[in-house]
Amino acid sequence: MRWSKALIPTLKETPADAVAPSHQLLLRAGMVRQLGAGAYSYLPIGFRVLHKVVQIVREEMDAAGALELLMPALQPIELWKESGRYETFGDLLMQLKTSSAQHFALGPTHEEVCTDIVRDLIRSYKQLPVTLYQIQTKFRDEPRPRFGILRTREFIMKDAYSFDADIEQLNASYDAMYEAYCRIFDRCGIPYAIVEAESGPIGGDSSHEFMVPSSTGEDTIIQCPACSYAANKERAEIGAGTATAPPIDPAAPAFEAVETPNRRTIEEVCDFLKVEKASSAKLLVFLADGKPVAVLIRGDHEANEAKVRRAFGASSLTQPDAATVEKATGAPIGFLGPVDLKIPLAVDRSVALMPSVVVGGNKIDVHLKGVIPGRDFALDKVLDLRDAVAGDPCPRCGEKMVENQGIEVGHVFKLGTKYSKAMGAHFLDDKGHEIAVIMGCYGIGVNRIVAAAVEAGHDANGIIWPLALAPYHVLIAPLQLTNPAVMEAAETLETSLQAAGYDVLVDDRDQRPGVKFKDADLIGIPLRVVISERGLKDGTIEVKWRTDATAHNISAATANEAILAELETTRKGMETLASERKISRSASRGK
RNA sequence: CGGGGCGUAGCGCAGCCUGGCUAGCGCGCCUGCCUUGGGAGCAGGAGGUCGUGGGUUCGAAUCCCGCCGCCCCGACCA
Repeated sequence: MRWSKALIPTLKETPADAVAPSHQLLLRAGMVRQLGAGAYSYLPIGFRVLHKVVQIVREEMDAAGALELLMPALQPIELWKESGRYETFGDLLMQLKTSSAQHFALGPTHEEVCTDIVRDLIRSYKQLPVTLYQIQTKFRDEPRPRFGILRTREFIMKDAYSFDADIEQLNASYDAMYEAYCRIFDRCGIPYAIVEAESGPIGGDSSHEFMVPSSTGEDTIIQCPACSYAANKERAEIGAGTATAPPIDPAAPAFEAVETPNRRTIEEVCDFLKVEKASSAKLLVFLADGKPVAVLIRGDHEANEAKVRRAFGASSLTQPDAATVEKATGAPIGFLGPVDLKIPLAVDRSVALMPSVVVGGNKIDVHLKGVIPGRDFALDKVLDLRDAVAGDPCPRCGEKMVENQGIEVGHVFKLGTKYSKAMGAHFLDDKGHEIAVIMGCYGIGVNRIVAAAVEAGHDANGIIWPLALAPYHVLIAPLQLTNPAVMEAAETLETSLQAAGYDVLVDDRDQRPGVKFKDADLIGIPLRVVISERGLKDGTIEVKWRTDATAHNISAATANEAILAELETTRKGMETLASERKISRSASRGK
């Protein structure tokens, strides 16, 4: 491709609206343009990157035995009512009505459609297992699109659905997708961490997220620096630690009730009573399967609803309204406490370790000071009930864990029979019994990989694409367009690299060298080859990798072969890395 | 949805507070000269419903009200 014939509208200045590095650089490099909030056009070279991601995803999904199909984005709303997600998806579901008043949703994901296909077409265990996938535009009415192409209302997702006859088959399908995802991100050349994610009622290790570490990431991941434990904040368990509850001092005075007029939040109460937030505790009331229950969490901690739900063995956990809370506890929200509480109570471990604590008095405008856990309220049910934070002990090895931000680029999930039961997707087993098919779902955010690659690969001058995702592998920059020797050398090199299967961009613009160098760095082409009068006079051509600080000269006479050799070395290096990781993964599974 | 900010040429901005001549500047774009290894220089030029609707006024980019859009923080994100 000749730059003069391409559409690469690079920008010298950063558009004011862009804040995230990936957003700024993709705009400046002429890869994307914004149409509206959460809606972006991919300009030619941005689209080339997107397409490279799609290609890698497709190859690895095919290699994993998944079957590609294409389902409609336009879906009858009845399907969503059938699965029950018309309610649970809520406002996030993009809806529209046709002129004849038919009600549709624009698919945010395709469990329903895919299950519908399978309930019609799969009748026998002999047809299982099967994994179907598609690469398609999804729609979500995001309340707040942000960070350029990182969170948009319309985005491209690879979504796959596995259908299995039993748990063993499900586990095999899941493992195959997990492995395929590792291959995909390895081949894309982006850094990633695999973390345990909240898995819903199935529990266990049935959900993993693939995260690209980045300060612009919207997800928080908790990692152990010592062992391999990693989980997102919603999921992360907290180790029991070695600390034990202090013995109760028999001489300790009874707790004291204090007036705290209109102080409702932890912040207000602690300010008023001049105590640290970590010396207070908050009582939160939930409805576990409809019944009121309470948890006591340290003032500076956050309750984790999944942990609370499991603590009470409930399948659903909701937040009650203010009136229900008052009826259950006898006090308005803001003054709740564990002393003389009438509903079931679970206490977070960190509260149980406190020698004394400030809590609500279960009476309006009253808090209690000097309340002693185990004396003034029971410690029958002490559990891990809160979100993990940096410094908490690892559940595996006890080491202090750290917190990092990440961009979720992939998610694998064992669904079980949620959709197959709701929608009647059954098959007959070898004994003639009708059984609900067991499902898994697996998503990859294609646009997000592009954004994450830029977040992970850029410097002050612009984007640094991994070779596998770059819109062009090589940029050839002839500096003197009127010099026939320069142009001939550029064309010869272009032809030979293209013949070897590389994508080549020739900057044939009549621009000063500085302009070409700045643009080359900005759009992030991995290998830059400069051909100039000066160099040719010395018999050399200049080669510079985007990742290197400096260029090196090679002999013009053997430039084609030498450049091809450098490209091959880099490409093979990435392949070797990917296969080494694959080997180490299968080795660690064998353990 | 709550809080904050912004909307003037393709991009970045000034002008607005304190209303008044033809709405400016830099980058980019077009023409010419010149220059050619890290976003050159000179000269000439094109390009604007000042987001939008209303109001106040002799007069509105500027003041007032409504609406729309965009960005950031938060809430939300099976």
